[in-house]
Amino acid sequence: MTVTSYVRCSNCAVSKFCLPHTLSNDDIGQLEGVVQQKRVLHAGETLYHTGDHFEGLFAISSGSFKSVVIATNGDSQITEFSFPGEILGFDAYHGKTHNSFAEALETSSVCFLPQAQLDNLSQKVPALQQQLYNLFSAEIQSNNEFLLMMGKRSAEDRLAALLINISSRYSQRGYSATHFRLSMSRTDIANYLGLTIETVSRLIRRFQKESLIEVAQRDITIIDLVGLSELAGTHCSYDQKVASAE
Amino acid sequence: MTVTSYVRCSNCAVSKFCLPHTLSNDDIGQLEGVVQQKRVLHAGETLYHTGDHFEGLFAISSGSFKSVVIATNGDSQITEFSFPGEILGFDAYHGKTHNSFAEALETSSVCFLPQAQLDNLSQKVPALQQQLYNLFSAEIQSNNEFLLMMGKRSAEDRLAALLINISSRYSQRGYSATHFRLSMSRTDIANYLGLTIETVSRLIRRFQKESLIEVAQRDITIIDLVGLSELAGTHCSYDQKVASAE
DNA sequence: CGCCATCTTGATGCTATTCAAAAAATGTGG
DNA sequence: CCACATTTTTTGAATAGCATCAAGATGGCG
Repeated sequence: MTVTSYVRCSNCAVSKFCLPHTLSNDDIGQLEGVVQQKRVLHAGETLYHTGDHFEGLFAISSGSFKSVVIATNGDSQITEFSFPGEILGFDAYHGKTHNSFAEALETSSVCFLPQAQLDNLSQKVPALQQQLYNLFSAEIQSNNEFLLMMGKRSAEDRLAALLINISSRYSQRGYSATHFRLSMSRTDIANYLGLTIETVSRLIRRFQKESLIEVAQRDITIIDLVGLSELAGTHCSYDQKVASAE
Repeated sequence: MTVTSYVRCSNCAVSKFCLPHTLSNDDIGQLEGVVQQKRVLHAGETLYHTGDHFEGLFAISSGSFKSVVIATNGDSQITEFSFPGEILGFDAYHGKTHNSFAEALETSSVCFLPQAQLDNLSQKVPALQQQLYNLFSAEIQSNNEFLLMMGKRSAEDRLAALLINISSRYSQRGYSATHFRLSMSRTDIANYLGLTIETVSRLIRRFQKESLIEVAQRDITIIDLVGLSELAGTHCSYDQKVASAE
């Protein structure tokens, strides 16, 4: 765990997807006084555990994470994958206990926003308060969309939707929409989609046979973005999460 | 639609499950100045529609609601059932657009909390601000729990979990935990659980055969609360939504 | 190079869906 | 209040989709 004392949102590559997005330069300056540290985690390391008391929010500056809830019987469910600019920790905001844990999928870095100071600042900076509320409701909305998928769509639709989702999030961040490397394992994908690893493997194969994608391990090349989007169905909703956070 | 000008949280039967829960008498007095009207809806009437601009939160004072998201292809998914004391509208908090609609399942009444005034007051009353944050993260947590169920549990487990959930929410409100009338149709139950109506019907029948419950249309009597809870598995989590909102 | 974890592939079975129809409950007008 | 129409719920039979079980292949890594 590496700690860097100074964080400059204004220089950060992902600031336009992150908390500062809607803030004035002045406000960003104030926010920089709150963002305390930059922490580096390697694949498999956790940012917080289930049951941990909430201390503050984490903004992902690089890498990716999975958020996981665990049932009393030991079952686990990945509730979301998170990418640079996105915020982790809302499930326990303000004096609550995390009911999920967040684990790095690859080497990743995060900024820490201690609750007390964030609260303090958001009371003084309405745009920040607003932005926090926006992120909260965006989280609830994206959760609603996901529930729709889990309740109503087939295995095929779900995998297509995930690929389109990841593609659009990468592309928003300036990376290729059609070629990327998955940071999560097949097991993670299966868990997230409520499927088995075998089903995911077979579906990937099928997509490849149907010339929708090209696959080499975790390297994905989307060949037929339109075809895949049609399978996904709800493809437009994916842009909402980030777009709506403005 | 009936409108009553004055709302007194202090007299309200469900205030201890609602926003005022953690507030001092003084703070409740201030909140009463914000709660503008009491609106009555009949079964099938909607509180807000998908796409409506957010105007404020609704606190349910009696009856029950379903919240529904709609896919571009017309599919719909009920994301939650809501009971007296619970708050509707968080999906669009602060200048966003509802991505779901809320529909009364029976004759119900709600209090309206206009955004501007709620904001204003929550800036002055830290306990209210805190309570709002708590409700937000409780919503996210309960969503996480629900995802776990949708992703990992069988049809049988899901129905048992729903019955236990409803039972515990009724019992918290002073009603019987073992005998109640479902306000939602079989179709709603099936939609919520990501199943078909036929499957739900068959499961209800099976539960009856196994002497877990007694059913007469929408009247449910839980005979073996322990057995049903064991099927539900995650039964303890149901208390969290309300309990954690303190 | 060889071990271990991850991923793929095949055969089989079960769960829940789909299609179809009847039964029960609810609503409606005379 | 009853006969009829409509909606909701139940039940049955057949099917499909995904899971489970069981090997086997591949790639990463010491």
